[in-house]
Amino acid sequence: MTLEPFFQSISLLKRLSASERQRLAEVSREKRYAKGEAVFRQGDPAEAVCIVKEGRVHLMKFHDEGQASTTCVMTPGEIFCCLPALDRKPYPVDAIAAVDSIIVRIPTTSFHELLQKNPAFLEASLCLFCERLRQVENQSCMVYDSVERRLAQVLLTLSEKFGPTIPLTKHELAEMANTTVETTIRILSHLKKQGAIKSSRGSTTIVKPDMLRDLASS
Amino acid sequence: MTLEPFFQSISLLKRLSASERQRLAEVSREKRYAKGEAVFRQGDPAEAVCIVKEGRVHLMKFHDEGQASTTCVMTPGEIFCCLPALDRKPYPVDAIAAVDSIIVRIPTTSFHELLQKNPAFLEASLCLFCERLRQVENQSCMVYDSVERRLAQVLLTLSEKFGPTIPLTKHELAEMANTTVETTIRILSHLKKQGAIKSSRGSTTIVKPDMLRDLASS
DNA sequence: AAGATTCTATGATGCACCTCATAGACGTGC
DNA sequence: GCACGTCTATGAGGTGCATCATAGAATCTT
Repeated sequence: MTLEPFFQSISLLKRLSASERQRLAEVSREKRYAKGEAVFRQGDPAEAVCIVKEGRVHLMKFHDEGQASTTCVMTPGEIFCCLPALDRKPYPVDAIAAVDSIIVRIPTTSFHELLQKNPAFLEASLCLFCERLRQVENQSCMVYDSVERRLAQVLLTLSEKFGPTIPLTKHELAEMANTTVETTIRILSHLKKQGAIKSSRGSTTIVKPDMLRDLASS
Repeated sequence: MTLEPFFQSISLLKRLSASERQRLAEVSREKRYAKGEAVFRQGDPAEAVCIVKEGRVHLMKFHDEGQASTTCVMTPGEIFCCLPALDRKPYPVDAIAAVDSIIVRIPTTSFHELLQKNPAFLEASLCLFCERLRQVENQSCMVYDSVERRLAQVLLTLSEKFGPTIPLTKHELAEMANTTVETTIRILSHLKKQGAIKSSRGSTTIVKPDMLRDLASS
Protein backbone atom coordinates (compact mmCIF):
# COMPACT_ATOMS: atom_id res chain seq x y z
CA MET A 1 0.00 0.00 0.00
CA THR A 2 2.03 2.90 -1.32
CA LEU A 3 1.19 6.50 -0.55
CA GLU A 4 1.31 7.47 -4.22
CA PRO A 5 -2.47 7.42 -4.81
CA PHE A 6 -2.99 9.61 -1.77
CA PHE A 7 -0.33 12.03 -3.00
CA GLN A 8 -2.12 12.27 -6.34
CA SER A 9 -5.11 13.71 -4.53
CA ILE A 10 -3.13 16.55 -2.97
CA SER A 11 -3.23 19.57 -5.25
CA LEU A 12 0.24 20.81 -4.37
CA LEU A 13 1.79 17.45 -5.20
CA LYS A 14 0.04 17.30 -8.56
CA ARG A 15 2.76 19.61 -9.79
CA LEU A 16 5.25 16.80 -9.46
CA SER A 17 6.02 14.34 -12.22
CA ALA A 18 4.80 10.80 -11.68
CA SER A 19 8.30 9.60 -10.92
CA GLU A 20 9.02 12.44 -8.52
CA ARG A 21 5.79 11.71 -6.70
CA GLN A 22 6.55 8.00 -6.64
CA ARG A 23 9.95 8.66 -5.13
CA LEU A 24 8.42 11.00 -2.55
CA ALA A 25 5.88 8.34 -1.62
CA GLU A 26 8.68 5.88 -0.99
CA VAL A 27 10.45 8.04 1.57
CA SER A 28 7.29 9.26 3.30
CA ARG A 29 5.64 7.54 6.23
CA GLU A 30 2.16 7.34 7.66
CA LYS A 31 1.79 7.73 11.39
CA ARG A 32 -1.13 7.57 13.80
CA TYR A 33 -1.63 10.09 16.56
CA ALA A 34 -4.07 9.74 19.41
CA LYS A 35 -6.30 12.60 20.41
CA GLY A 36 -4.24 15.16 22.29
CA GLU A 37 -0.91 13.84 21.06
CA ALA A 38 1.65 16.26 19.59
CA VAL A 39 2.68 15.81 15.96
CA PHE A 40 5.46 18.26 16.69
CA ARG A 41 6.26 20.95 19.21
CA GLN A 42 7.29 24.54 18.76
CA GLY A 43 11.07 24.71 18.53
CA ASP A 44 11.48 21.11 17.33
CA PRO A 45 13.83 20.76 14.37
CA ALA A 46 11.75 20.48 11.22
CA GLU A 47 12.05 16.85 10.23
CA ALA A 48 8.93 16.52 8.15
CA VAL A 49 6.33 18.34 6.15
CA CYS A 50 2.97 16.97 7.21
CA ILE A 51 -0.29 16.16 5.46
CA VAL A 52 -3.48 15.23 7.28
CA LYS A 53 -4.86 11.97 5.92
CA GLU A 54 -7.54 11.43 8.53
CA GLY A 55 -8.61 13.39 11.56
CA ARG A 56 -7.88 16.96 12.53
CA VAL A 57 -4.77 18.78 13.68
CA HIS A 58 -4.64 22.14 15.44
CA LEU A 59 -1.70 24.48 15.10
CA MET A 60 -1.41 26.22 18.42
CA LYS A 61 0.61 28.31 20.79
CA PHE A 62 0.78 27.57 24.49
CA HIS A 63 1.20 30.42 26.91
CA ASP A 64 2.24 30.27 30.49
CA GLU A 65 -0.34 29.00 32.96
CA GLY A 66 -1.53 26.48 30.40
CA GLN A 67 -3.57 28.84 28.29
CA ALA A 68 -3.62 27.81 24.67
CA SER A 69 -4.64 29.52 21.47
CA THR A 70 -5.31 27.78 18.19
CA THR A 71 -4.16 29.61 15.10
CA CYS A 72 -5.20 27.14 12.44
CA VAL A 73 -7.23 23.97 12.01
CA MET A 74 -5.91 21.44 9.48
CA THR A 75 -8.31 18.95 7.91
CA PRO A 76 -7.76 15.94 5.63
CA GLY A 77 -5.85 16.77 2.47
CA GLU A 78 -4.25 19.86 3.96
CA ILE A 79 -0.51 20.19 4.07
CA PHE A 80 1.15 22.10 6.86
CA CYS A 81 4.47 23.49 7.95
CA CYS A 82 6.10 24.07 4.62
CA LEU A 83 7.72 27.10 6.22
CA PRO A 84 10.39 25.07 8.04
CA ALA A 85 11.00 23.19 4.81
CA LEU A 86 11.79 26.46 3.15
CA ASP A 87 14.04 28.08 5.70
CA ARG A 88 15.25 24.98 7.54
CA LYS A 89 14.44 26.53 10.88
CA PRO A 90 12.42 24.94 13.70
CA TYR A 91 8.63 24.68 13.78
CA PRO A 92 7.08 27.97 14.91
CA VAL A 93 4.03 26.39 16.59
CA ASP A 94 2.77 23.23 18.22
CA ALA A 95 0.75 20.79 16.14
CA ILE A 96 -1.69 18.78 18.23
CA ALA A 97 -4.03 16.04 17.06
CA ALA A 98 -7.49 17.31 18.03
CA VAL A 99 -8.96 13.85 17.41
CA ASP A 100 -7.37 10.51 16.58
CA SER A 101 -5.56 11.24 13.33
CA ILE A 102 -3.39 9.79 10.61
CA ILE A 103 -0.61 12.04 9.38
CA VAL A 104 1.65 11.52 6.38
CA ARG A 105 5.15 12.74 7.05
CA ILE A 106 7.36 13.82 4.14
CA PRO A 107 11.02 14.22 5.11
CA THR A 108 12.00 17.87 4.97
CA THR A 109 15.15 17.10 3.02
CA SER A 110 13.22 15.38 0.22
CA PHE A 111 10.71 18.19 0.11
CA HIS A 112 13.48 20.74 -0.02
CA GLU A 113 15.27 18.93 -2.85
CA LEU A 114 12.14 19.01 -4.93
CA LEU A 115 11.77 22.73 -4.33
CA GLN A 116 15.25 23.21 -5.77
CA LYS A 117 14.77 20.91 -8.74
CA ASN A 118 11.23 21.65 -9.83
CA PRO A 119 10.37 25.33 -10.48
CA ALA A 120 6.66 24.64 -10.97
CA PHE A 121 6.58 22.94 -7.59
CA LEU A 122 8.43 25.85 -6.02
CA GLU A 123 5.95 28.26 -7.53
CA ALA A 124 2.99 26.32 -6.17
CA SER A 125 4.58 26.05 -2.74
CA LEU A 126 5.17 29.78 -2.72
CA CYS A 127 1.51 30.37 -3.46
CA LEU A 128 0.56 28.29 -0.47
CA PHE A 129 3.08 30.16 1.56
CA CYS A 130 1.82 33.59 0.48
CA GLU A 131 -1.71 32.56 1.30
CA ARG A 132 -0.64 31.54 4.75
CA LEU A 133 1.14 34.84 5.35
CA ARG A 134 -1.94 36.79 4.29
CA GLN A 135 -4.10 34.61 6.51
CA VAL A 136 -1.90 35.19 9.52
CA GLU A 137 -1.67 38.93 8.88
CA ASN A 138 -5.41 39.05 8.74
CA GLN A 139 -5.85 37.13 11.94
CA SER A 140 -3.41 39.28 13.79
CA CYS A 141 -5.56 42.34 13.24
CA MET A 142 -8.78 40.82 14.49
CA VAL A 143 -7.10 39.79 17.66
CA TYR A 144 -7.96 42.99 19.47
CA ASP A 145 -11.63 43.11 18.50
CA SER A 146 -14.35 42.25 20.97
CA VAL A 147 -14.88 38.58 21.72
CA GLU A 148 -18.22 38.63 19.94
CA ARG A 149 -16.61 39.79 16.72
CA ARG A 150 -13.73 37.38 17.02
CA LEU A 151 -16.14 34.50 17.51
CA ALA A 152 -18.27 35.53 14.53
CA GLN A 153 -15.10 35.70 12.46
CA VAL A 154 -13.93 32.31 13.68
CA LEU A 155 -17.25 30.68 12.85
CA LEU A 156 -17.30 32.17 9.37
CA THR A 157 -13.73 31.09 8.66
CA LEU A 158 -14.39 27.57 9.89
CA SER A 159 -17.54 27.30 7.81
CA GLU A 160 -15.41 27.71 4.69
CA LYS A 161 -13.67 24.53 5.70
CA PHE A 162 -16.49 22.52 7.25
CA GLY A 163 -19.65 23.96 5.76
CA PRO A 164 -22.40 25.39 7.98
CA THR A 165 -22.00 22.75 10.68
CA ILE A 166 -18.74 23.11 12.54
CA PRO A 167 -17.72 19.96 14.45
CA LEU A 168 -15.74 21.64 17.21
CA THR A 169 -16.45 21.85 20.90
CA LYS A 170 -17.08 25.20 22.57
CA HIS A 171 -13.72 24.82 24.21
CA GLU A 172 -12.01 24.53 20.84
CA LEU A 173 -13.89 27.54 19.53
CA ALA A 174 -12.77 29.45 22.61
CA GLU A 175 -9.15 28.57 21.86
CA MET A 176 -9.54 29.89 18.34
CA ALA A 177 -11.11 33.16 19.49
CA ASN A 178 -8.60 33.52 22.28
CA THR A 179 -11.12 33.60 25.05
CA THR A 180 -12.55 31.32 27.74
CA VAL A 181 -15.13 28.57 27.35
CA GLU A 182 -17.56 30.42 29.60
CA THR A 183 -17.50 33.60 27.59
CA THR A 184 -17.77 31.62 24.36
CA ILE A 185 -20.83 29.76 25.62
CA ARG A 186 -22.45 32.96 26.84
CA ILE A 187 -22.01 34.68 23.50
CA LEU A 188 -23.07 31.64 21.50
CA SER A 189 -26.17 31.33 23.70
CA HIS A 190 -26.97 34.91 22.85
CA LEU A 191 -26.48 34.30 19.12
CA LYS A 192 -28.68 31.24 19.43
CA LYS A 193 -31.49 33.26 20.96
CA GLN A 194 -31.23 35.64 18.04
CA GLY A 195 -31.49 32.72 15.66
CA ALA A 196 -28.11 33.22 14.05
CA ILE A 197 -26.81 29.78 15.00
CA LYS A 198 -27.82 26.44 16.40
CA SER A 199 -25.74 24.66 18.95
CA SER A 200 -25.36 21.15 20.21
CA ARG A 201 -22.79 19.09 22.03
CA GLY A 202 -19.60 19.14 20.01
CA SER A 203 -20.90 21.19 17.13
CA THR A 204 -22.24 24.56 16.16
CA THR A 205 -24.34 25.26 13.08
CA ILE A 206 -24.52 28.58 11.30
CA VAL A 207 -28.12 29.40 10.43
CA LYS A 208 -27.83 33.02 9.34
CA PRO A 209 -24.33 33.70 7.98
CA ASP A 210 -25.30 37.28 7.08
CA MET A 211 -25.99 38.03 10.69
CA LEU A 212 -22.51 36.83 11.61
CA ARG A 213 -20.98 38.80 8.77
CA ASP A 214 -22.68 41.93 10.07
CA LEU A 215 -21.30 41.26 13.50
CA ALA A 216 -17.81 40.52 12.25
CA SER A 217 -17.48 43.67 10.19
CA SER A 218 -19.65 46.22 11.95
CA MET B 1 22.11 60.85 -9.46
CA THR B 2 21.28 57.23 -10.06
CA LEU B 3 19.88 54.97 -7.39
CA GLU B 4 22.53 52.32 -8.03
CA PRO B 5 24.82 53.28 -5.11
CA PHE B 6 21.86 53.19 -2.74
CA PHE B 7 20.84 49.79 -4.05
CA GLN B 8 24.35 48.51 -3.40
CA SER B 9 23.84 49.21 0.27
CA ILE B 10 20.69 47.06 0.51
CA SER B 11 21.66 43.53 1.46
CA LEU B 12 18.89 41.85 -0.51
CA LEU B 13 19.92 43.65 -3.70
CA LYS B 14 23.55 42.66 -3.28
CA ARG B 15 22.53 39.31 -4.69
CA LEU B 16 21.97 40.94 -8.05
CA SER B 17 24.67 41.30 -10.68
CA ALA B 18 25.92 44.83 -11.29
CA SER B 19 24.01 45.05 -14.55
CA GLU B 20 20.78 43.73 -13.05
CA ARG B 21 21.07 46.25 -10.26
CA GLN B 22 21.85 49.02 -12.71
CA ARG B 23 18.78 48.17 -14.75
CA LEU B 24 16.63 48.06 -11.60
CA ALA B 25 17.93 51.47 -10.59
CA GLU B 26 16.87 52.88 -13.95
CA VAL B 27 13.24 51.86 -13.62
CA SER B 28 12.92 52.72 -9.92
CA ARG B 29 11.86 56.10 -8.61
CA GLU B 30 12.38 58.09 -5.47
CA LYS B 31 9.36 59.75 -3.94
CA ARG B 32 8.82 62.02 -0.96
CA TYR B 33 6.00 61.52 1.48
CA ALA B 34 4.93 64.01 4.09
CA LYS B 35 4.27 62.93 7.67
CA GLY B 36 0.93 61.14 7.79
CA GLU B 37 0.78 60.49 4.06
CA ALA B 38 0.02 57.00 2.77
CA VAL B 39 2.65 55.22 0.69
CA PHE B 40 -0.06 52.73 -0.14
CA ARG B 41 -3.35 51.53 1.25
CA GLN B 42 -4.61 48.08 2.10
CA GLY B 43 -6.27 46.64 -0.99
CA ASP B 44 -4.36 48.81 -3.46
CA PRO B 45 -2.94 46.87 -6.39
CA ALA B 46 0.72 46.21 -5.74
CA GLU B 47 2.55 48.55 -8.09
CA ALA B 48 5.84 48.76 -6.28
CA VAL B 49 8.15 47.13 -3.80
CA CYS B 50 9.32 49.86 -1.45
CA ILE B 51 12.56 50.70 0.32
CA VAL B 52 12.88 53.36 2.99
CA LYS B 53 15.67 55.78 2.08
CA GLU B 54 14.98 58.37 4.73
CA GLY B 55 12.38 58.67 7.46
CA ARG B 56 10.12 56.02 8.92
CA VAL B 57 7.12 54.12 7.63
CA HIS B 58 4.56 52.24 9.71
CA LEU B 59 2.71 49.22 8.40
CA MET B 60 -0.71 49.36 9.98
CA LYS B 61 -4.26 48.20 10.04
CA PHE B 62 -7.14 50.56 10.60
CA HIS B 63 -10.20 49.34 12.42
CA ASP B 64 -13.57 50.97 12.49
CA GLU B 65 -13.96 54.01 14.70
CA GLY B 66 -10.51 55.19 13.66
CA GLN B 67 -8.56 52.84 15.89
CA ALA B 68 -5.26 51.88 14.37
CA SER B 69 -2.68 49.25 15.15
CA THR B 70 0.87 49.25 13.89
CA THR B 71 2.27 45.87 13.00
CA CYS B 72 5.71 46.87 11.84
CA VAL B 73 8.04 49.89 11.78
CA MET B 74 10.25 50.24 8.71
CA THR B 75 13.47 52.24 8.98
CA PRO B 76 16.06 53.35 6.39
CA GLY B 77 17.47 50.49 4.35
CA GLU B 78 14.51 48.23 5.00
CA ILE B 79 12.52 46.82 2.14
CA PHE B 80 8.83 46.11 2.54
CA CYS B 81 5.93 44.50 0.78
CA CYS B 82 7.71 41.91 -1.25
CA LEU B 83 4.71 39.68 -0.61
CA PRO B 84 2.54 41.34 -3.27
CA ALA B 85 5.47 41.09 -5.66
CA LEU B 86 5.39 37.35 -5.19
CA ASP B 87 1.72 36.59 -5.46
CA ARG B 88 0.64 39.66 -7.45
CA LYS B 89 -2.19 40.30 -5.04
CA PRO B 90 -3.02 43.64 -3.35
CA TYR B 91 -1.20 45.07 -0.36
CA PRO B 92 -2.42 43.48 2.88
CA VAL B 93 -1.84 46.56 5.07
CA ASP B 94 -1.59 50.34 4.99
CA ALA B 95 1.85 51.92 4.83
CA ILE B 96 1.91 55.37 6.39
CA ALA B 97 4.86 57.74 6.60
CA ALA B 98 5.31 58.33 10.33
CA VAL B 99 7.61 61.29 9.61
CA ASP B 100 8.59 63.05 6.39
CA SER B 101 10.17 60.28 4.37
CA ILE B 102 11.83 59.38 1.12
CA ILE B 103 10.80 56.06 -0.38
CA VAL B 104 12.36 54.24 -3.32
CA ARG B 105 9.77 52.47 -5.39
CA ILE B 106 10.76 49.45 -7.47
CA PRO B 107 8.09 48.44 -10.01
CA THR B 108 6.56 45.11 -9.02
CA THR B 109 6.93 43.75 -12.53
CA SER B 110 10.69 44.37 -12.60
CA PHE B 111 11.09 42.84 -9.18
CA HIS B 112 9.07 39.84 -10.20
CA GLU B 113 11.11 39.32 -13.36
CA LEU B 114 14.29 39.22 -11.34
CA LEU B 115 12.79 36.64 -9.01
CA GLN B 116 12.17 34.43 -12.03
CA LYS B 117 15.57 34.93 -13.60
CA ASN B 118 17.90 34.93 -10.65
CA PRO B 119 17.67 31.94 -8.30
CA ALA B 120 20.05 33.43 -5.75
CA PHE B 121 17.84 36.50 -5.57
CA LEU B 122 14.75 34.34 -5.19
CA GLU B 123 16.43 32.45 -2.39
CA ALA B 124 17.33 35.64 -0.55
CA SER B 125 13.83 37.04 -1.00
CA LEU B 126 12.36 33.85 0.36
CA CYS B 127 14.49 34.20 3.45
CA LEU B 128 13.05 37.65 3.98
CA PHE B 129 9.50 36.27 3.62
CA CYS B 130 10.14 33.42 5.98
CA GLU B 131 11.47 35.83 8.54
CA ARG B 132 8.43 38.01 8.15
CA LEU B 133 6.07 35.07 8.56
CA ARG B 134 7.82 33.97 11.71
CA GLN B 135 7.72 37.50 13.02
CA VAL B 136 3.98 37.79 12.42
CA GLU B 137 3.30 34.39 13.93
CA ASN B 138 5.20 35.44 16.99
CA GLN B 139 3.32 38.68 17.35
CA SER B 140 0.02 36.89 17.21
CA CYS B 141 0.89 35.02 20.40
CA MET B 142 1.07 38.28 22.33
CA VAL B 143 -2.70 38.26 22.32
CA TYR B 144 -3.25 36.74 25.69
CA ASP B 145 -0.73 38.97 27.39
CA SER B 146 -1.40 41.97 29.58
CA VAL B 147 -0.74 45.44 28.23
CA GLU B 148 2.31 45.69 30.45
CA ARG B 149 3.84 42.64 28.83
CA ARG B 150 2.92 43.71 25.35
CA LEU B 151 4.54 47.08 25.94
CA ALA B 152 7.70 45.53 27.35
CA GLN B 153 7.82 43.29 24.28
CA VAL B 154 7.30 46.22 21.93
CA LEU B 155 10.06 48.24 23.56
CA LEU B 156 12.50 45.36 23.37
CA THR B 157 11.70 44.68 19.73
CA LEU B 158 12.08 48.34 18.83
CA SER B 159 15.39 48.58 20.67
CA GLU B 160 16.81 46.00 18.26
CA LYS B 161 16.12 48.48 15.50
CA PHE B 162 16.80 51.79 17.21
CA GLY B 163 19.10 50.97 20.09
CA PRO B 164 18.16 51.82 23.69
CA THR B 165 16.56 55.14 22.79
CA ILE B 166 13.35 54.69 20.85
CA PRO B 167 12.27 57.82 18.97
CA LEU B 168 8.54 57.18 18.98
CA THR B 169 5.76 59.06 20.72
CA LYS B 170 3.69 57.39 23.41
CA HIS B 171 0.84 57.39 20.96
CA GLU B 172 2.89 55.40 18.44
CA LEU B 173 3.95 52.94 21.13
CA ALA B 174 0.29 52.56 22.06
CA GLU B 175 -0.57 51.68 18.46
CA MET B 176 2.10 49.01 18.46
CA ALA B 177 0.93 47.47 21.72
CA ASN B 178 -2.69 47.75 20.64
CA THR B 179 -3.78 49.85 23.54
CA THR B 180 -4.60 53.48 24.33
CA VAL B 181 -2.22 56.39 24.90
CA GLU B 182 -3.46 56.81 28.45
CA THR B 183 -2.78 53.24 29.45
CA THR B 184 0.59 53.33 27.74
CA ILE B 185 1.58 56.48 29.65
CA ARG B 186 0.37 55.04 32.93
CA ILE B 187 2.39 51.87 32.50
CA LEU B 188 5.48 53.68 31.25
CA SER B 189 5.25 56.04 34.24
CA HIS B 190 5.22 53.01 36.46
CA LEU B 191 8.25 51.51 34.69
CA LYS B 192 9.98 54.87 35.00
CA LYS B 193 9.46 54.94 38.76
CA GLN B 194 11.01 51.49 38.93
CA GLY B 195 14.00 52.77 36.99
CA ALA B 196 13.53 50.44 34.03
CA ILE B 197 13.17 53.23 31.49
CA LYS B 198 13.54 56.94 31.00
CA SER B 199 10.98 58.93 29.12
CA SER B 200 10.84 62.27 27.39
CA ARG B 201 8.75 63.97 24.79
CA GLY B 202 8.84 61.86 21.65
CA SER B 203 11.20 59.22 22.93
CA THR B 204 11.63 56.46 25.45
CA THR B 205 14.95 55.09 26.63
CA ILE B 206 15.48 51.61 27.97
CA VAL B 207 17.67 51.73 31.05
CA LYS B 208 17.34 48.19 32.34
CA PRO B 209 16.58 45.80 29.48
CA ASP B 210 16.70 42.82 31.83
CA MET B 211 13.82 44.20 33.81
CA LEU B 212 11.77 44.46 30.63
CA ARG B 213 12.79 40.98 29.59
CA ASP B 214 11.60 39.66 32.93
CA LEU B 215 8.29 41.42 32.44
CA ALA B 216 7.89 40.22 28.87
CA SER B 217 8.50 36.57 29.62
CA SER B 218 7.32 36.08 33.19
C1' DA C 1 -25.68 0.06 35.77
C1' DA C 2 -22.95 2.90 38.26
C1' DG C 3 -19.19 5.97 38.23
C1' DA C 4 -15.96 8.96 35.97
C1' DT C 5 -15.08 12.33 32.54
C1' DT C 6 -16.16 15.72 29.23
C1' DC C 7 -19.12 19.20 27.59
C1' DT C 8 -22.52 22.74 28.26
C1' DA C 9 -24.56 26.20 30.96
C1' DT C 10 -25.38 30.14 34.28
C1' DG C 11 -24.67 33.19 38.28
C1' DA C 12 -21.60 36.12 41.31
C1' DT C 13 -17.55 38.75 41.77
C1' DG C 14 -13.43 41.29 40.61
C1' DC C 15 -10.23 43.67 37.91
C1' DA C 16 -7.59 45.27 33.91
C1' DC C 17 -8.37 48.24 30.81
C1' DC C 18 -11.06 51.77 28.08
C1' DT C 19 -13.42 56.14 28.04
C1' DC C 20 -14.06 60.70 29.21
C1' DA C 21 -12.54 64.88 31.35
C1' DT C 22 -8.99 68.10 32.57
C1' DA C 23 -4.56 70.27 32.43
C1' DG C 24 0.13 71.44 32.05
C1' DA C 25 4.43 71.20 28.99
C1' DC C 26 6.40 71.78 24.73
C1' DG C 27 6.88 73.11 20.07
C1' DT C 28 5.21 75.79 15.76
C1' DG C 29 3.24 79.28 12.84
C1' DC C 30 1.78 83.86 12.30
C1' DG D 1 4.24 87.99 21.52
C1' DC D 2 0.08 85.03 21.39
C1' DA D 3 -2.79 81.39 19.58
C1' DC D 4 -2.88 76.74 18.35
C1' DG D 5 -1.73 71.84 17.91
C1' DT D 6 0.65 67.96 19.76
C1' DC D 7 2.42 65.35 23.49
C1' DT D 8 2.41 63.97 28.23
C1' DA D 9 0.07 63.25 32.42
C1' DT D 10 -3.45 61.96 36.01
C1' DG D 11 -8.13 61.21 38.04
C1' DA D 12 -12.92 59.35 38.08
C1' DG D 13 -16.03 56.17 36.39
C1' DG D 14 -17.78 52.39 33.68
C1' DT D 15 -17.49 47.79 31.41
C1' DG D 16 -16.11 43.72 28.95
C1' DC D 17 -14.36 39.80 30.09
C1' DA D 18 -11.76 36.51 33.23
C1' DT D 19 -12.22 33.87 37.26
C1' DC D 20 -14.46 31.04 40.48
C1' DA D 21 -18.21 28.25 41.84
C1' DT D 22 -21.89 25.12 40.85
C1' DA D 23 -24.60 21.94 38.29
C1' DG D 24 -26.98 19.37 34.87
C1' DA D 25 -26.53 16.68 30.50
C1' DA D 26 -24.17 13.68 27.40
C1' DT D 27 -20.67 10.27 26.62
C1' DC D 28 -17.19 6.95 27.97
C1' DT D 29 -15.42 3.34 31.13
C1' DT D 30 -15.40 -0.97 33.56
